[in-house]
Amino acid sequence: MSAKRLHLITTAFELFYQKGVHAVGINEILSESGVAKKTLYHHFSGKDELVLAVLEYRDQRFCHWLEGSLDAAMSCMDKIDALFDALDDWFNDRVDALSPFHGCFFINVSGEYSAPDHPIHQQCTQHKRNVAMLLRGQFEALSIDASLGSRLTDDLCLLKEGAITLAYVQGDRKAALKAKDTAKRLVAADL
Amino acid sequence: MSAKRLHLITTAFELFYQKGVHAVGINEILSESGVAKKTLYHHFSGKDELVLAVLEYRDQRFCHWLEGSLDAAMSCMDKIDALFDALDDWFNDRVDALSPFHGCFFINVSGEYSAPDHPIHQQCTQHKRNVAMLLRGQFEALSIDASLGSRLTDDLCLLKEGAITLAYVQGDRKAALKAKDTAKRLVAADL
DNA sequence: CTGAAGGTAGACCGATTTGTCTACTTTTGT
DNA sequence: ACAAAAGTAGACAAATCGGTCTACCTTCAG
Repeated sequence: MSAKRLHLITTAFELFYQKGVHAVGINEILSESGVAKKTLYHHFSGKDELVLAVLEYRDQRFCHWLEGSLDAAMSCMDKIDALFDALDDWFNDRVDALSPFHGCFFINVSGEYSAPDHPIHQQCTQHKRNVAMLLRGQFEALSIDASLGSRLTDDLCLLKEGAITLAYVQGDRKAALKAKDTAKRLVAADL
Repeated sequence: MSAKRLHLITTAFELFYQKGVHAVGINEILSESGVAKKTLYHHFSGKDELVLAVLEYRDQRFCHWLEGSLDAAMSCMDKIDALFDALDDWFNDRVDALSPFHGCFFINVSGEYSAPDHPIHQQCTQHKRNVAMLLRGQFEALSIDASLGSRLTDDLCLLKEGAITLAYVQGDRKAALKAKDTAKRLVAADL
């Protein structure tokens, strides 16, 4: 991966995440990154391809961070604690690797590309699937009953998405901790 | 309210909801609605003010529909059923008053105006507060214990936002029914 | 040494952006 | 009846949009 290419992606991500994809022009990305226009169009066929590359970059960063936050937890309850504590860190800008919180990048981008068959929307869908699979894998590693692991994953995904929206749209910085409480009451019945 | 003004708002809403705010130009709204440009700028000082009016319009429509969906339910469990059945109708385009489902308009718009102090973002925040208050009022009308009603409202809002995101970004049309199941397991412990 | 690949600066293109303006017509309340 | 308000069509402006292109420079492997 060329250094310029990566620099374009990281610069574009910061701008897209802060202002939205359609609100950021190619020229703004270029002047901010100091890269020449020809170079951008050398690496990407157009803006859409750049957006796709940015989504992939964010997906990898996010999943890597999340996995690192969950790996140490060795019980079901510990995983739940770790998940919502990680979200709490994210919402309150205590995670350097994720940039200041402006909601979920993939939810935001989806809102600008609503057609479900658009490649950009599909890449957002894929990210959510990746996160769900990551969570599912965490429970599998604990040798938890498969059907319980599935239900747990579904429930936690639901609560996670809810917490993200409350944190971002409502501006509720404690959303992750509230969701943790809800999750614990929920699994208390299950376990 | 002038007929032209209302026509501009409804046309703008459909376009914004489908394509996103920044992706829709003033000219597109004008040609789609058949209204003259001077008329638009007679009613609104600029695009932002139109966006605010559209948000207000959608908030009223949405809350009116939701309230109508919940009023008949006369028990706590019935309210929960009614809420997620209503969401299921929305996600699967069985609600004429709401236009075909493209996620939550307020979440989508928030993604394009991330600064929390921007009037447009604040209006999105206000909508979420309105919905929460509406739900809270539904439980108050049942003379349910205040602290229980509060917790129930918080939990349901969390699950509702999660369901909306799963339905939209993941394309999971059954998200509302899954969330209903989760909600029932959650309150089974509480009640 | 040489040539290909990657990069630079920026002029340029047509289309589109929000917003202003003139000149005129229709609607409406008193 | 009449004046004010609301509406019309559309030219126009300055800025910006995504994208193309020329001409040149730098880096580095064979």
